[in-house]
Amino acid sequence: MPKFDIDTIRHTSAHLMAQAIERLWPDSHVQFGVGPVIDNGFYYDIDMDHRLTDEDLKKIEKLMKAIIKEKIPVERIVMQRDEAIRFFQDKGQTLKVELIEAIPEGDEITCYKQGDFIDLCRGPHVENTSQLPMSFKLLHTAGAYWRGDSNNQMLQRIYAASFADRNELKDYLTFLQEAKKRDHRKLGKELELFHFETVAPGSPFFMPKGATVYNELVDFMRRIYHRFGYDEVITPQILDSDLWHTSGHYAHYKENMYFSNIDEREYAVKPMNCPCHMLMFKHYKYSYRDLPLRYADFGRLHRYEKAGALGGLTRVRTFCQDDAHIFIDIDGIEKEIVNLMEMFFVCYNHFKFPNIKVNLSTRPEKKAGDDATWDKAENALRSALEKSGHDYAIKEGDGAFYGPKIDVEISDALGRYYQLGTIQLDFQLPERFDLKYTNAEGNDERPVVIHRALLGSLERFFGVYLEHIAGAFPFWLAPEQAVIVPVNNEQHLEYANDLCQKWMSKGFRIRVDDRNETMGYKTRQIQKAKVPFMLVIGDREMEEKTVSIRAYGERSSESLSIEELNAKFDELSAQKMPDALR
RNA sequence: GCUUACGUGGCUCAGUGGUAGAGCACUCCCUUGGUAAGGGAGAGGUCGUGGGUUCAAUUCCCACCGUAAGCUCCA
Repeated sequence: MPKFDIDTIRHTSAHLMAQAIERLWPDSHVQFGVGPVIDNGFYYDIDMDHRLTDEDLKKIEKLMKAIIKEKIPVERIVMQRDEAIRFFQDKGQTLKVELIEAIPEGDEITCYKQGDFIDLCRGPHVENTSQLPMSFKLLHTAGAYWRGDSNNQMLQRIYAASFADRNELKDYLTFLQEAKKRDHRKLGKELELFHFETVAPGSPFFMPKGATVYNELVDFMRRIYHRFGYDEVITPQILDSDLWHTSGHYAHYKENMYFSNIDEREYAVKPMNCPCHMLMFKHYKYSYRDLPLRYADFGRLHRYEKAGALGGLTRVRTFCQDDAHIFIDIDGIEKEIVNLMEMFFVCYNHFKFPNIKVNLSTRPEKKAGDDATWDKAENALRSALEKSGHDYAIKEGDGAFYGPKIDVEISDALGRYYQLGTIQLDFQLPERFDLKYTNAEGNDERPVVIHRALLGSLERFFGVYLEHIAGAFPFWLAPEQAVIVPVNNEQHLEYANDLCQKWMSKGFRIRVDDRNETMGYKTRQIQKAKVPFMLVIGDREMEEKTVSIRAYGERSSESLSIEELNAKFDELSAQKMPDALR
């Protein structure tokens, strides 16, 4: 039996699905768009009168398997352009006709035929449907614009998982389930971290436990800032529209901003901190000796995101970034980027993300500023990346119109990638705000601005990280670090409270569970809340001056003296500072 | 914004054209219990909102709001 690569299998499977759909709904004006191979499977875009339901997916799946058993040969057919257009036109496949018209003159046009089904396709395919494995599963339907253009009609898309064998499919489905269990929205509710209310779409309410973690994250960034020479500033929330005209946000970003009219002036809620920092830089006269000047800002931002774009903490309408703007002279960029890359790795390594990808995005076609400046900036970024010694990919033409950028992506415990951090060079804002500093010769010079964020938005990071750790926070971040359980409230409560007070006064987040419940019950509650430690105190512990400690996820407990436990807490608590900076 | 689906007590969910149920959580009582649910009782919902159809709607239809998946968007 010939071996086919997985893409070939997925590709033919997509045709198989189309064939099944055509057979099942012959009178539904079925026509097909594109049906490409994707990670873990394939999809096909379909236009038809019938609205596909989940039950339909099962029917299609069943028929697909039947067609595999029919052992239909798959033939490759070369057509002339006119012939192909006429053929698909006759079949009412106007979408395919559009695709053929888009094929460059002179390119060979091929179709693949399996029994009663013919599809325009570059191939390759398997030779017979019997060579396809049964290890696929139609996952869900979704809408998708024809050719990805929102002005076009919307097609029905079926997503399918497809693998070479049953085990791979099973692993993938397990992965999906695991990911579902870790969904930050689910964990957020279960662990009482945050939730949403309909009165404020896309705006999380962080409960005390969530707020504790949130604030610890901010403090963590502050500790890093302290070491890397940043100064934190606090800036207004609502500013006159004039400012947004100056910054260019009014022209480019108005649709995403919240406005209010008061005293016959138009104000906007800030969607970004940058303009405020530009004003701050402008407010005093700075010298080249003051550069680089680094303003950090945890200001709350509001952006109106389209309703359909919202999702959990990953896309919200109110959020805060670990935002900073660096004012620098163009020759200082390289050194600063090296510095920034170190900061990134210090930060991400601390959260134990297994992989970090770095992308350099260069000038786009539509850009502001002259080529000489772009050359200088891109070279500085490239050379800084070389110096910091990390692999990076180049995304040609993917930069912002105002400057090149570096994006940093991390993968989580399940191997999913997220873009968190970003470093963006900006030649535009200094122009617009007419920023100047005095150079060594005593002349005015235009600084360059670097926008940068490591975690990105705190909200998004919170969500991604929560899924990464499946809700089990490390000691330094945990909203509750330990819960003390007295075996008997009559005899052990007072001692438990004493210990608790001592640890609380050292700043630990610890409490005594003195509810009138059994130990089994409390153990279950504490484990479900993923509290790092449960401390049990009974006769034995009181007598021996020890504590019975059980770590989250452990099956058993161990006995530690109070001194040992103090040392353990201190050590774990020290992890709030990254190893590299300790 | 678009397509589809969903919206029932704090949470997870069942159910029905004749105005509702479970488990957990909550309150009280009993139980003072050595590491993942001790026992009992009780309170709590005009079934997202507004219209429509109907003798009657939480259930059917429409609109709106919200949520989810995907598309588009993310200067």
